[in-house]
Amino acid sequence: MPPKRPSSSSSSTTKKSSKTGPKVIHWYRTDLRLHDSPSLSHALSLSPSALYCLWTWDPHYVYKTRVGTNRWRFLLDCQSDLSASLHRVNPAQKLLVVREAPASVLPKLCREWGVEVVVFEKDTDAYARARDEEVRRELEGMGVEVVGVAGRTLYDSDEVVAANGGKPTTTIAQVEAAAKKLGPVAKPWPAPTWLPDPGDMGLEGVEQRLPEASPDFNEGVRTKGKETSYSVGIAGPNNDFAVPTMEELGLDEADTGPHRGGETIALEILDNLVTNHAAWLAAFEKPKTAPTAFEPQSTCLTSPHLHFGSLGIREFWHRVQAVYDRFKNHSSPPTSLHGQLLFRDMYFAAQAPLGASFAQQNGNKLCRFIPWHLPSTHDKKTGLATGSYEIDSALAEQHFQRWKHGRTGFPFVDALMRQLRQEGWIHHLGRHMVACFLTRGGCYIHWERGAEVFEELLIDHETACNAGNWMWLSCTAFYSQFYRCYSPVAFGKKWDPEGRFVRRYCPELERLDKKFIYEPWKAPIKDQRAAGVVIKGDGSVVQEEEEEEEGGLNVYPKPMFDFNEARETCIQGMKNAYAVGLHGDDPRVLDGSWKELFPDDGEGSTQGNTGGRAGGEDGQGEVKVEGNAKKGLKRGREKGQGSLENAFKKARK
DNA sequence: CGGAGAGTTGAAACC
DNA sequence: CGGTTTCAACTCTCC
Repeated sequence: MPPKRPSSSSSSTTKKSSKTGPKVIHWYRTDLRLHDSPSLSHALSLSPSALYCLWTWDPHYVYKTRVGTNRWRFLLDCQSDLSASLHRVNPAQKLLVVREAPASVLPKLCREWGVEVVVFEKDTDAYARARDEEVRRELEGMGVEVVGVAGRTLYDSDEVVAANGGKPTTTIAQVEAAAKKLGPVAKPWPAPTWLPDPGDMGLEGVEQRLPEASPDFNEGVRTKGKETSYSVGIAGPNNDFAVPTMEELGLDEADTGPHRGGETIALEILDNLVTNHAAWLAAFEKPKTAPTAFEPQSTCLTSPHLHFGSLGIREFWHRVQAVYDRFKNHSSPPTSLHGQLLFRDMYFAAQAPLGASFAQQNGNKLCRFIPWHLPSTHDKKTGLATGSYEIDSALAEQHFQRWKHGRTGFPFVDALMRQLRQEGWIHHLGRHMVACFLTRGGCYIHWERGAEVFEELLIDHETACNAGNWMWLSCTAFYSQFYRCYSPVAFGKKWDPEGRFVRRYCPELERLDKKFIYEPWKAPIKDQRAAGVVIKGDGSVVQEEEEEEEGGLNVYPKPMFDFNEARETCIQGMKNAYAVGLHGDDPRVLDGSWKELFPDDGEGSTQGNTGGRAGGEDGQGEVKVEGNAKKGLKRGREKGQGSLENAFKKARK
């Protein structure tokens, strides 16, 4: 049953247009779908005499954004599916992929084809906003009308901010209050049953401007060969505007496990949820879903579809609402499914007024300053992170590489990080676990390092949600109860006492008794041997090569630190940094003079022992704990070790 | 102003 | 075993 279109917009999705309307480009970006598309509906309401469904293959995305193999696969699947759907509605239609930067190619195409209006879905991402402003300037300068239509979120993020007193939203209560002012979530727009033909698609007068490929942020994932998606020409190798292939991107085929792209699949997932799992959906409470579940997983797996726009957010909301209408005892925000969607809107409306500073600490007024290890380096002029970072501690760098590659020696952390790398997705609470571990609850490493790894590897990566959640988990914004800390042992055990999840993603531990599955270093040697594994080493390449020499035994690394010691050190550091009370936009953060406020130059108490825990209560002497942990994590300007990245890369081959 | 209570989603002890 | 309390303690809002 197709949902009703909102009464506020004029009806045209089912009517043939007059031949007299304008030629229109619907510029696709974060909305790879036909259903629930306010921007496409708007484009059609103009009664276009010709409609071009266009994707600009943007070099910024190809070269300057971290995109892992899995996310590329998902994107190409979404594009192919959309193209097929357009073609089904009108055989003359398809998704036209044009291989050039939008600000340079859109004016040329509008001139060549006589396009008078360009319509697109609004975006809050900093790059997208700058790009759209540039496009708007160029096009309006030549008399082309440019229309941005909100549609990516439940509410227009700018309107949410306005309803929140002009401030970024930082609590779900603020979002709910803003939503109350803005009225109910709009009904989803129906998929069009008719599309006009595109007009002339000749490119005779269009010369392709080849992009600057270097530096290529994704060089490391192009393991198949050279990237050729631009050199094959502006409309692709067959001059037919085809969706690029993995091969053109230099990528190996990806196995994204249960996650497949495309509007068709997204709507199937949604149909299945509301028809076959309605009672479950109505009772859904996020904190009661297991991060250790796989086959089947414990949540909806819809987040990648929301990222690429293959699932409409209003469609999702109202289909869930229809289930709530049938099950009166349904759950409520923040834990309910609707609650999850509201959190998404919260992050977008937190990002919207902050721009680029939202995704980093520097210059970010929402973000608390913590003297983390491995801080980003910044462009002196813009203050923006450059993508590289300072190795202030060789040990912290080793911790980071071990975390990133799932070799920390804590099986639950490693299983999650390996699932992330293999499938491009982990459960929300699993993300909590590994994020807390990397930052305030273990390694004291900058949340931006973790956010970059997620940016590359997550299929559903969304800058607003990713940066927002990393600040949340690192207790630098949105959340501040840093003494609530996830344990890599207890948290996994609570959900999966048998350790099935760990066995699946850390197969070298498969036969270990459940007594030791979360703490394999505690297993006696004879139990290790009986399970075909030996716990040794620091997880680096040397250990993997030794594997051969272990007489058929698998090698799994020792834990990289005593978790309780690391946790205590971190909490002391957080207490101190909170007491100092700087935020990312503080001049002392920007000019480096913050160092004077942290006399011991690192984590741990700098206010004497006034903030310390009462010793003895947990059976561990405070002085000893802090002293030992500090020895390892002492902040200094160690140089020379360089990145362990290459060693880990070799190890995986 | 001050205290109470809430805040997406902790762990461990205790019933 | 499952629910509740305690642990030690953050910020913000509300009265």
